[in-house]
Amino acid sequence: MDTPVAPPPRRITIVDVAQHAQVSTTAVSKVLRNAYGVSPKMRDRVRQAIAELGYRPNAAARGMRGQTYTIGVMLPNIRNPFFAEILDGLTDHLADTDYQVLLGPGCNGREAEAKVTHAMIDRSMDGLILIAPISTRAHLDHVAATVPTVVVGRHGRSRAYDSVADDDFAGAALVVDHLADLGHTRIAHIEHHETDRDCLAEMPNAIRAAGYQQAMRARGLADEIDIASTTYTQDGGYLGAQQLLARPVRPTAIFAGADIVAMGALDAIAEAGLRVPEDISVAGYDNTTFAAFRPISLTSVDQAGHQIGANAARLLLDRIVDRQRPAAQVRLSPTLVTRHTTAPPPAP
Amino acid sequence: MDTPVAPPPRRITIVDVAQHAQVSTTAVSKVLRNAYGVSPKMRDRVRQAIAELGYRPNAAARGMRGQTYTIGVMLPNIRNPFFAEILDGLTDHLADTDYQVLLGPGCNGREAEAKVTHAMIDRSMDGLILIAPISTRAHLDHVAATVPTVVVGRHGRSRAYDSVADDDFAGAALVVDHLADLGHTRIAHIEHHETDRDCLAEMPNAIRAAGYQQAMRARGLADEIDIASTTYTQDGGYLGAQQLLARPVRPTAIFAGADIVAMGALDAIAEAGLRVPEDISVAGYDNTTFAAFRPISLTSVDQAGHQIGANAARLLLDRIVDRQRPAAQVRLSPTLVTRHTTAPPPAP
DNA sequence: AACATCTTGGAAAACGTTGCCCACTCACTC
DNA sequence: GAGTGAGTGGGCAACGTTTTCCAAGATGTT
Repeated sequence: MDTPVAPPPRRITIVDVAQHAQVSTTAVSKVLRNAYGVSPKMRDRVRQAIAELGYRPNAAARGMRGQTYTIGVMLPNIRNPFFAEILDGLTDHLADTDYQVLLGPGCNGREAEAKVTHAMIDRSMDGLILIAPISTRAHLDHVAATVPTVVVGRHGRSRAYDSVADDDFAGAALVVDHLADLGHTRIAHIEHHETDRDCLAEMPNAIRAAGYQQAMRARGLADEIDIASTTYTQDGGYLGAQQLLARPVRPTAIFAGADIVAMGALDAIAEAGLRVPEDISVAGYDNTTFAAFRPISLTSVDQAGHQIGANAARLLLDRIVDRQRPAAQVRLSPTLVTRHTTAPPPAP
Repeated sequence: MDTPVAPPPRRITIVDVAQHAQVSTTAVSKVLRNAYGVSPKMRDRVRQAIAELGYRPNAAARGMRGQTYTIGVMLPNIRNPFFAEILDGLTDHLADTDYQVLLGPGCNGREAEAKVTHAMIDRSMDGLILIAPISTRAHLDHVAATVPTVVVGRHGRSRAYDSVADDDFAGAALVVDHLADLGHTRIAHIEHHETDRDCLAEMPNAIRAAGYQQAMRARGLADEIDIASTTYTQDGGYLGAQQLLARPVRPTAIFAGADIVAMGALDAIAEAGLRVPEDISVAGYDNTTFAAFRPISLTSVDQAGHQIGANAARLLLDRIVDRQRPAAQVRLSPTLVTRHTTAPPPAP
């Protein structure tokens, strides 16, 4: 009976490299970090030793003194494909650097968010990117005071962290204008009900709802403003649409605050025996992957997630270099992707 | 001009706790790790000091000597909602432990997988869960020799790592039997073409294709076996369906090896002017979130991702405790979810 | 030739935690 | 009363890097 697993061989350390290259560990460290004060000859020698031994720096040990070359990304919901776009933008932008991105999953709710952010700080990460956090401002400021931080998808400016977001106000107007141009007047909206006063003005859902109202007024449709307050979930869309369809005068178009909400709305509409888009138009927000699937073909607002991610990465790298730099806010303009769930309203 | 950011206060360390509690750092460390040799009195005193100071252990420093309490999960494609199910199973199972899950994103291709696995090893993670890796067996064995590892969604047994997978062979049979029961005989399959001989027998896609053929033979439909070899992508589904629809005798049902493949197939079918399921039935695999959306309503094989994740977590924790334990293989049975894309074939 | 400055390389001290080992106390036994 | 052994608590040396110095040599300047 031999043991099935061989004892793992001791890992190559910087000392091994230094011995092999006949130099000091300081010299090796300098080469690793591209630090000042190494001759080209020395650099080559060390590089070769590193390659020959297959040396890889121990990140934990690095973290004790310097950087860990790790960037933590907090993702509230791994299922939303829009977040995947952001992540692609991030990783593309960081691919050529020495930084490694690690994701903290399953952050639904404030407690979970706090757990993940703390875990990332405990692991001495060099920077954090928080995507659509719902934590309090106080918590965000506290995190940002501890480690360089970029907040994505949340409005409101802080002196402690940079932020990148889509212009949700303009995005909502894109939808309203598109529907109004098609001839709709009874355009309703399903929003995510914001319970927390603290976040009220900062969350995208609130901004979208405000943008919807403002755009309706701008089109002279102030009297037609009609909002169902539920949640940004499939269920929320289902319930919201049910509410709206029960109105004395039914809306001819529904602007769902998110694509997943639109999916629920489509359910309720089909159950009510109505056709999309002949009887009623539906538009979403996020332009998630499934919105493009042919059987769905959902008109939606595209947030240029890739660019959002790239900007977040850029800002974070900047801030890691200079923590005193004044905070920046980046707003990106969304675009409308029209597909087959929106059409002129039915003749009266 | 005041500086906008206050200098981050020095972090509380184990030394601070020890001083505050009037004990040694060793004692604090023992309490932290629930190690043997601390009296209840001592434990309470230390716990209180920890709470009063808001101390949190530095994971990097821990990694130098002991564990990092971090588990790395490699996810090849964050967009596949099936992986999200696995992740939920994982995190649920690990929620009550001290372990934190961190995800390595963007691992499409062998190089990227190697980069991520190395990055996780460099960060002294206590264990790794690799989901549907496409790396060579040699690489997997090497990783598993270095750190406790569980491989998910890949068949083939190793002595170095545990594995958890769906029984893809049985899953394929579920689809074939369902379609055959409906009266179909010309049941075609779109597979992911396996280029790598090394992985041929281990990858789910290959097993599904084999299962399809075996099930067809079992139903006496050996002569009707018809496979389009493309890739597990939307494009692959589109191209595969185009090939199949161009056959002299058209199939009446298409078993797509993955839901996303089915999406592409639906595109091609609609373009050919055919209706689903009246003219042709379509089934997928994975039961991804969008399969359930009403406009899609795709018949699909459900893999019990939650259980897969929970099992992977359990096996990993076991292995962290005992690295010499013989490797285990877990196979879970899939189930079929019938929806509206499958129906009896059209009358001849 | 004397002096200042820059460049290059290394020695040694952190960083925060854990693991090993030893010392002490206290009860119990011979 | 000496010996035994379990139960507690602490001292100290790792762990693998980076950082801060300092020294020696090379180069330039008067």
